Amino acid sequence: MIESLISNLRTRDALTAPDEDAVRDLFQHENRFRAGEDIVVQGSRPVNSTLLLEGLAARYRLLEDGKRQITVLHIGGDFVDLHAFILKQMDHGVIALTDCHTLAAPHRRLQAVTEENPHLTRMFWLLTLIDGSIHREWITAMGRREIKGHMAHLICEMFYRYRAVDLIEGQTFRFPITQAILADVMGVSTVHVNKTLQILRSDGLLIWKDGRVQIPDLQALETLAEFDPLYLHFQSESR
Amino acid sequence: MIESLISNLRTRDALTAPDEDAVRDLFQHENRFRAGEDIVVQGSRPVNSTLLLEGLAARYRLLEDGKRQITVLHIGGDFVDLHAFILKQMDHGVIALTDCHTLAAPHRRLQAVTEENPHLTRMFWLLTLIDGSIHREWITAMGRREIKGHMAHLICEMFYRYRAVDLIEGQTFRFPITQAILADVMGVSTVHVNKTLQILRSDGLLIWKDGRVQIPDLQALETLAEFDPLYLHFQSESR
DNA sequence: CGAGGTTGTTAACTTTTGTTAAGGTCCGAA
DNA sequence: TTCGGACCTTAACAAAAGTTAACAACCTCG
Repeated sequence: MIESLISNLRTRDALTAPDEDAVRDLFQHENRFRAGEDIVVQGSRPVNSTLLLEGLAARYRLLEDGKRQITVLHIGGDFVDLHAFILKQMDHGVIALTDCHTLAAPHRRLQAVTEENPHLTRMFWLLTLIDGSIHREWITAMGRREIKGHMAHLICEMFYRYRAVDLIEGQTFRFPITQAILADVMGVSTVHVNKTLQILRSDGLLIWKDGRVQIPDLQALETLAEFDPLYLHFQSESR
Repeated sequence: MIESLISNLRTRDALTAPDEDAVRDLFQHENRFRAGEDIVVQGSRPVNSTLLLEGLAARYRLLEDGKRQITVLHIGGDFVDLHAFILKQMDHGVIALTDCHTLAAPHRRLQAVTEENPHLTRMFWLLTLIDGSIHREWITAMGRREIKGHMAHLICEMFYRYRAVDLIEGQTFRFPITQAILADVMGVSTVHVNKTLQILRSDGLLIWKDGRVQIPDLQALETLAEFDPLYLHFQSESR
C-alpha cells in the first residue's frame, strides 16, 4: 500500500496535508512483476520511478563472468529507482526477488514536485540519501566485519526496516530470500552463507524457516553485529 | 578552487548565470585541516556542508576493534558532507587524508536554494546521488571482483574523477595515499594491497611512485577492471 | 649527525573463503 | 505417481587473504 511510503516519510518528518496529497497524486499506473523479472533494466532511461508496494526487490550489477552483486534490498514502501529521476540513466538493474506489486510515479510529476514543493523535494532527496547510507553500511560490513557479524548486521537492518513499515509480527518477519541470493547480497559463496547460518542458528541467535525470520534475542544479535540504527535515519527532524 | 565544483556541475548539465551566482554565494568561510584531522565528526550535526577545494579526504566508519573502512574518497570539487544538510546527523566521519583546504556552505543558505532554485536543488541532489552510485560500484568491487580487478577499478575511477576537474597531467595524477589507507578503502590487509600493487606494476599496468600514479595503458587497465564510467554520470543531461 | 617514526617490502605461517561435487528434501508438473 | 528442478546441506580440497614479524628505505626532528 502507498501507506508504507507515507509511513516511511512520516517517521522522518511531519507531512502537511498538502504534502500528503501531493504524494498520493504522484502515482499513476500499477504493475506486477513475477519473481525473477527485471523491474528496471540496467542502462535504460526510465520515465517513471517505481514504488514497491509489496514484495522483495534488489538492485544489482552483473559482471562479465556471470557473477552478480546485489547492492541494496527493497521492501514495500521503498522507491526502487527514485534516483533515476535525477540520474536519468540506470547504472544497475532492479530485479523482483519475489512477486512484486508496484506503482509508477511519472518523472513529469516528480519534476512538478521539485518545482512547487521544496519540503517534499527534500523528503524525496532524503529517501535517496538513506539508500546511500545503507550502501555505506554494507561497504563497512563487507570490508571490515567478519562474516557472522555481516550476516547479523543484515538481519538487524531488515528487522528495523520492516518494523518501520509495520511488518514485524511478534519477533518475526517474512523474508523469503534464498541462500544463493543472500550470497549475492553479502558477496560470498553460497556454501559460506549456509555454514554461517548454521552457526547463527546453533548459537540461538536466529530461527529462519520457510521464509520467515525469528530473532529470539535482538539485543544479542545487535551486539554481535555492532548494530547502530542511526544510519537508517528514523529520527523525526525538520528537514 | 570553487571552479572545480562549477566544473563538476557543468559536466552534468548547463548552469544559467543565476545558477552559477547562487553557487558562488553559497559559501562563507574557508578552513584548513592537517592530514589526519577529522573534517566532520561521526555523530555530529553539522550546520555547514563542506566543499573540498584541495586535498584528499575520506568518509569512514570505525569498528569497535579499531578496524576502519573508508566508504568513499573525495577530491577537490567534491562536497564531503552535502548529504548532512538533509540527513542532519552524520552516520560516519570524514577525515583529511592529506592537508585539506575547504569552504563552508551554511545549511541556512542551502535551505534557501531549495526554496528558491529548483534546478540547482536538483543539481545538488545529483551530486549526492553520484556518491551513492560510487558506493554501489564499490560494493560490487568488494563483493564480486578479484582483488586485482578491484584495485584496477579504483584507479580507473580516480583517473576519471581527476580528469573531470582537470587534474590529469600527461597520463598521471597526484594520488598521495598510503598502502594502509588503500587497504581501508578496499577492505583488505596492507600486505595484500602491497602484493597486488606489485603484480599490477610487474604487469605494466601501473606506475605508482612518490604519490603519483601513471597509467601506461588505460585501455588495458579498464579491461582488467571491467570499467564502465557510466556510473559517474558525466553525461550532460537536462536535469 | 643520529634516533625514531612512517611507509613499503617480504616471508612464513594460519585462517578464511571458495570450488566442486554429491546427496537430501520438497514441491509442482506431466 | 514419478520426474525434474530448486533449494539446502555437507565434505574434501584448493585458493585467497590475513597475521605476524622482520627489515629496509626514507624522512623529520632534535
